Amino acid sequence: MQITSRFTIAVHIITCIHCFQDDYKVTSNFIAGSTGVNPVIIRGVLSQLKAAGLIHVRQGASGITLAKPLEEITFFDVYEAVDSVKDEGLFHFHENPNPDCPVGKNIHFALDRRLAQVQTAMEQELRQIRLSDVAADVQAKIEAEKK
Amino acid sequence: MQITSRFTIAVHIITCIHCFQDDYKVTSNFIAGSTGVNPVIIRGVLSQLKAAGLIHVRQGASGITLAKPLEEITFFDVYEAVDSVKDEGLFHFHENPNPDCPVGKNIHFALDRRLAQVQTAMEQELRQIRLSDVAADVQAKIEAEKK
DNA sequence: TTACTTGTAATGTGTTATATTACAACCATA
DNA sequence: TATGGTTGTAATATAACACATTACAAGTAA
Repeated sequence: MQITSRFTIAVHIITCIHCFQDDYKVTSNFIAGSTGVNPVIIRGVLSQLKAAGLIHVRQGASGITLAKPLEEITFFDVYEAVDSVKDEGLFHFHENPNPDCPVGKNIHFALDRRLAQVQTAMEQELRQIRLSDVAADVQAKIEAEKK
Repeated sequence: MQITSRFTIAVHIITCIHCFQDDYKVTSNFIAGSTGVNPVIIRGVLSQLKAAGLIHVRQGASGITLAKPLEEITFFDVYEAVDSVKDEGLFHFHENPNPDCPVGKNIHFALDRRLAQVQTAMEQELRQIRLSDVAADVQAKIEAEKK
């Protein structure tokens, strides 16, 4: 089971805003064109990124902009904004272990801590990666192709 | 989006086999009772665990047993056996970034490496945890309750 | 006022996880 | 060897979910 494409879409969106906000009016349709994703989906992700304080969007007014410098946005910020499993946890536990079985009764106790440990390791790695890293790579590639 | 319950089911199964293989004939129905999961699903997971060389199952013959000491089975072994994203990767990438857009054209190049890095961090943590750790906790709880 | 944009509800479609029924293949033992 | 129990698996149902799409209200800027 994979992590939703909303995450890569969101990273793509932020990179787009960064690269184009000075030269174009960045709109949901513009982004839909770059990502190949339906504009309504894009607007949904934009709302989540806005709620997380990462971008500025205003109803009616075109021109989406960044709310923070790229160096201050990590993969974790984006992940948390669009694909968070805060309520549920990364791992889906089978719902009905048998409380009358010694193993079924105690399996949650034995597992929960360790599942959380794995989730934390993943989230820590997400925190290491900044959106500025991604944008730098994209722009380096663009420059390289100009020649 | 979460990791399938097949993973926690599989860990539960292995713990069950370990705890009960000396005293009971462990069957798919027995495990279904402990996990609260349908026997057919259990048999599917059992097949995957068998294919991964973690357990012994023989058609017709009851009595499922472990193929390795618990100390030599990690969360990663189980994860790989039942819920692997080997072909796809942990992150689902949006399918149609626009090759005519400078960002759309290069977003894969800029992201793939980092997504793999996050996936690797998670898998490394899975490798740190042994099934014997889980079984020890379960059995300690059982002992504690006897008193 | 007009043209454009965001926000969002409603609906459709395809995919996937799990449950369930049914049955063939197989094994162990009386 | 006949029988009862077990695994393997196909077929089907159901629910949840991701994403696409249409439609339109609400808002903005010229």
